[in-house]
Amino acid sequence: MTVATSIPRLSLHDEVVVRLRDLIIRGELLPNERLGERELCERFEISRTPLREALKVLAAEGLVELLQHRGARVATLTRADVQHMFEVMASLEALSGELAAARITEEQLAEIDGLHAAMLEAYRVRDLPVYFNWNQAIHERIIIASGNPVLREVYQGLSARIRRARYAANTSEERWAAAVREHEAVLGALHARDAAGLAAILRDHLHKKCEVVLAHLATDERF
Amino acid sequence: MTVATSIPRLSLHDEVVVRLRDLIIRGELLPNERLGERELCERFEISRTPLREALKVLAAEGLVELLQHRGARVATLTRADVQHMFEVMASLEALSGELAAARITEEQLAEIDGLHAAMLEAYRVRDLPVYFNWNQAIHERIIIASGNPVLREVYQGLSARIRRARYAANTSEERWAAAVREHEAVLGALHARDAAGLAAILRDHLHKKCEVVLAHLATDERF
DNA sequence: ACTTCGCATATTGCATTCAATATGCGATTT
DNA sequence: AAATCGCATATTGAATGCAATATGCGAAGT
Repeated sequence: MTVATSIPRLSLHDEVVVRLRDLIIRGELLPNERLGERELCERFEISRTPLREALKVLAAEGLVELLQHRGARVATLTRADVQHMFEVMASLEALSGELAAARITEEQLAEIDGLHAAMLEAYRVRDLPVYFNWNQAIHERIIIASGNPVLREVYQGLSARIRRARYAANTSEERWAAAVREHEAVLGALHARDAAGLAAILRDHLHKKCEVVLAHLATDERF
Repeated sequence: MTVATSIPRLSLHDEVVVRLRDLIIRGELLPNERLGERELCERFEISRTPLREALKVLAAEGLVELLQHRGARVATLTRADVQHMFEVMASLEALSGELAAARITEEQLAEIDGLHAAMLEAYRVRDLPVYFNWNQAIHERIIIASGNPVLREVYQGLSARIRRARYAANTSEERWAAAVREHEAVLGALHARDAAGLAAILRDHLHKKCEVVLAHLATDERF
């Protein structure tokens, strides 16, 4: 028997997919930024083959755009894209709420309560980046509690593509307060196992978020 | 000015993605079937590089599974997978119905009427493959009429992965008749621009379809 | 006879090489 | 002087070659 000192590590191209996706989601690679193969190969210290495979995957996920003989760029979002993605995500969130309210376990509920408390603390000290992360964590836990991995997968895919836009629009103090109140309602509905109520709250939550993001975006600017 | 004798044809890997996806969706490559690189390279008369890029993309789409050093296989679906995918698709269909009822144009409505008539004719002569195709075409038109390309994209992705299972379960004469009646209701709600009604009908339609597919599937068989 | 170990083979993962296309600069022409 | 054409260069697309890992068969041992 072999002792797996380093559990069968990801293949290089998978590794690169993860690292590149992270760079894009975290905003270190900006929208519309050119992704030269040479440059990225040096950065990751790999050859072009696994890099190119990774770029194809990220293109399939919608995070990068590939242009014939002109390389890859970080994908940008138009206003319409943002609207369409929120429209779909609102439905998916509603579904996740409906399912989670019915299926969530006490352990999962307790964990979310903990995350919520942490988020409130971040709000109290007005630490937006930390607040944002707890916020995302809560929504992810609700999706997990829905017990539907396909739902999670699809939601995460859209969420990753739009994350920058969501974060960038987190500005208004009063909207922030409203979002916190909405989160209180989410927790309430979860505890009450109110499927229909939670679905409605989450759907509404995302619709409002969409408006905020669009308002923050100049008419034909692209994210 | 150049006359595009052959419109800037797709790159090789994109071509291969399309052809391979088609082979899988149409069932010519069966679930769990091994996809040897050598074999596929000869089939498509290409080298391994674009083939491997294509396999990565299809794996990202969920149509194939990649195993470390053991090549690619056509992805299989468990009962749970089928349930989860239908759960998500039911929500997406409901959303598409809601939006389409509000946004559909007269032209689009007329086109769907035509497709519906063609589908009824296929039903009359009990031509299941043709019926199935018209059926899929109608749902696609409704999604298009929803005016949300992201919704379409996500739905198509799931639809492709589950298409084999849907088709394989198309057996019962009475269920077929019921499905036709449900489609009448869909058309009715569309003409009436009844957003909530159409959403409900489509959601229910998919829930029923899910039951049929699951019933058709032995306990731990995989698609 | 059955199980296990080890080697040969085949296949995949990655690097490198060759070919095709786009971009940018300079020369030439009007 | 401005615009256009053509060539040099750089970058991407595809193919081949080399290294690493898994699979399968056979031999040896219990």
